[in-house]
Amino acid sequence: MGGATLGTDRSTNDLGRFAEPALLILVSLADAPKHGYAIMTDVNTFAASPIGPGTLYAALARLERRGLIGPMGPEDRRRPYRLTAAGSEALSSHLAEMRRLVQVGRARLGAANG
Amino acid sequence: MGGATLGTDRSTNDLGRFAEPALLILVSLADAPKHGYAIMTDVNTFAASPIGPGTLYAALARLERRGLIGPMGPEDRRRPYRLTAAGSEALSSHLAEMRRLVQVGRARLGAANG
DNA sequence: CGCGCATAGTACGCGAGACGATATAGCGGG
DNA sequence: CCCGCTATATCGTCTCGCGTACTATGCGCG
Repeated sequence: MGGATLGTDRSTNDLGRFAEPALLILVSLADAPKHGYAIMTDVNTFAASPIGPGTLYAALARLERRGLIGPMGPEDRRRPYRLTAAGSEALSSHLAEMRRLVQVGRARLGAANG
Repeated sequence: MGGATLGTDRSTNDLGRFAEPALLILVSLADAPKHGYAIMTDVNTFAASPIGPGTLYAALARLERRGLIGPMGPEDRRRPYRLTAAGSEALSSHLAEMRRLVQVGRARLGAANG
């Protein structure tokens, strides 16, 4: 996907495109800092579709590049990440917008069907 | 994006990826049938980021190909679309999952920040 | 001790698709 | 007369989602 020329501009305050995997990662890190593999298994508990390593680590790199998550001191083989202030802000506002959209959608579906 | 080999398999019951523009289109059509341009202006009223023609008509073609929307008799220059039964089902379940995810995310953010 | 398994991350290639730009075309207003 | 709005279509590009395969390590088992 990726909107050609604007990826760099929007990426600072917004999630990438709409970014499903990125969203799941942020939600996973909202709880507490985790390393990649832990995020993967955690996401698989609350998300419908499992997320593979190809998706996960690429998305992690993007999120770090955008400053929404930050690395912590590596322990053993693990490379833990934490939400940055910008990251939790972005997550919060994204969740709020999702909630609004869900409300609009349900209202419209309800109005049409009953 | 597009998950390599499985794009064709999942696309029948699920939205493309999670598909931000596709979702917005389905929400717009949940109200009443509309033609492309009307969808574009309508979406721009309730969505944060405006949706351009390139995104819109490509997404419409995909949604039609997947049987989530269907064409109605063309009026004048307009080509109206309506939600199919599969489309409103897909929208409904997608909204439900979004709602669940929003709840999880807000709970985790809340637990961490206070 | 070697086998398999869980953990942990890396590397890679494919193709979907989001998006801006541009083309086309009719119609009403200044 | 040309501009802007309505309305749709198409092209090119670049991001990125995803599966897959691979490397590496520590652990228990027979």
